[in-house]
Amino acid sequence: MSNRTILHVDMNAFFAAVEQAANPVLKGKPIAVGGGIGKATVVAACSYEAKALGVKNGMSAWEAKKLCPTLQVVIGDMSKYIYISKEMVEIFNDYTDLVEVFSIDEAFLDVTLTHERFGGRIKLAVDIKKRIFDRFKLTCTVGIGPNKLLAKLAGELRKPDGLIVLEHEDVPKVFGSIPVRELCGVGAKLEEYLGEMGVKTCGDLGRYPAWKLVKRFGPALGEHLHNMGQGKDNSPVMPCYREPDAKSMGHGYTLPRNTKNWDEIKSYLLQLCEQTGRRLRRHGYRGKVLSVYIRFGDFGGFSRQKDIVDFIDDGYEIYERALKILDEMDWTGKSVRFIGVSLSSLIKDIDQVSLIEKEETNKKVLKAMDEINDKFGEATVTRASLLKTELHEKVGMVSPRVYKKQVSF
DNA sequence: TCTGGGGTCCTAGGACCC
DNA sequence: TCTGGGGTCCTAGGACCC
Repeated sequence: MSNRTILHVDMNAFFAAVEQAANPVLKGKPIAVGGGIGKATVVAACSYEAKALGVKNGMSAWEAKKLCPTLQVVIGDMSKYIYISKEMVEIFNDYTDLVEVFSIDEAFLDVTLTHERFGGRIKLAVDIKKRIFDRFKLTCTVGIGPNKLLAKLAGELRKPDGLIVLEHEDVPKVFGSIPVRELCGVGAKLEEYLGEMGVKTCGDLGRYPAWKLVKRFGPALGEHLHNMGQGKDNSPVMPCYREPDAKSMGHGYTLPRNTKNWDEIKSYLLQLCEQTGRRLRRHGYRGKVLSVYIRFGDFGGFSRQKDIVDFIDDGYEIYERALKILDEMDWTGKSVRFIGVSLSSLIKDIDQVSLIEKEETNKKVLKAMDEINDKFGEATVTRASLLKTELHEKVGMVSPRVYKKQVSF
């Protein structure tokens, strides 16, 4: 684990930059990329020009607009971003096969064994930046370090369009000026708690007694925080082909308006269950622990989970079980804002019979496609998956996991 | 401040068993 | 009957990530 060379590549204002590259009119202007039409659109990404005016990712569109009246809100196109992201991963793969797709616009590369071949780590990083820029007119920041933690932190120090190395030796110098919030794993709450303990910077964290952290946050988190404060991290770069199987799968939906109407609630629930079932089947999973989430208009809510003994992937079956769970609950008079369903304790189906069937069907389809194309010309018929990448039309904060599934197959 | 959807991991408390 | 301690499993909820 010692002396690794890790790169963290982070696309700058990714969605916004893609839009600006595609449309010259938007260049140099404050823009925000959102999804959906009408109600509560959130800013999924904003350009640096917008950032300079106080716009932040996650803001609601109208809030951002109020802050910055000249802001142009662009409706994002997920399939475009996914396409570019996949192409970038292809570029990364030229330098190492240890590429971890961390999210749609971030990746870790372990180039320990390969960077010499490309003239060293700096040259390699410059090369990647250049290829991405030449191809897409997009800039990225590359952080280089002995582990993922320092590589990612390094990148945070030089945005946009940066290239920076952070070594273990730099930790005492640099950590004093990096707020703990920058650490991956320290969110709003932890920042607050740590602040109360007088820990504001990574440097503070590094000096804080480990046992106190363990006492306050428990063994796992306490230990982890301590290690981060020291700049230590031995987690491996995890390429998708080595990734563990999914642990849970589900869907949730915020209703367009709060409702007490039971029929309406049930119909949303059914849709969510069907969606979940379809996704389970598509990935060959079945699950046996069912969770249902309800959030009320007043932000309260509850979750219930149940071990349902047999493994299921049928949407309607999920629905019936979910209904049963809800029936056992008493929440009279509350109006519902959010409904969620999820299955965990998943097993992967290795159903040989259906695999063979699929293969046979596939062959037939391919044969038919070939015949049609022979007759009427190339690409008269093609796979639907080539026409349109399926993913929710809405542009949101895209789940790295969901996205990763798209990239890896 | 709670705008939104998909996940993961962790913890505390309770039940249960020996 | 609560006397003691340890282990495991389950559940609900919180925090975090992008």
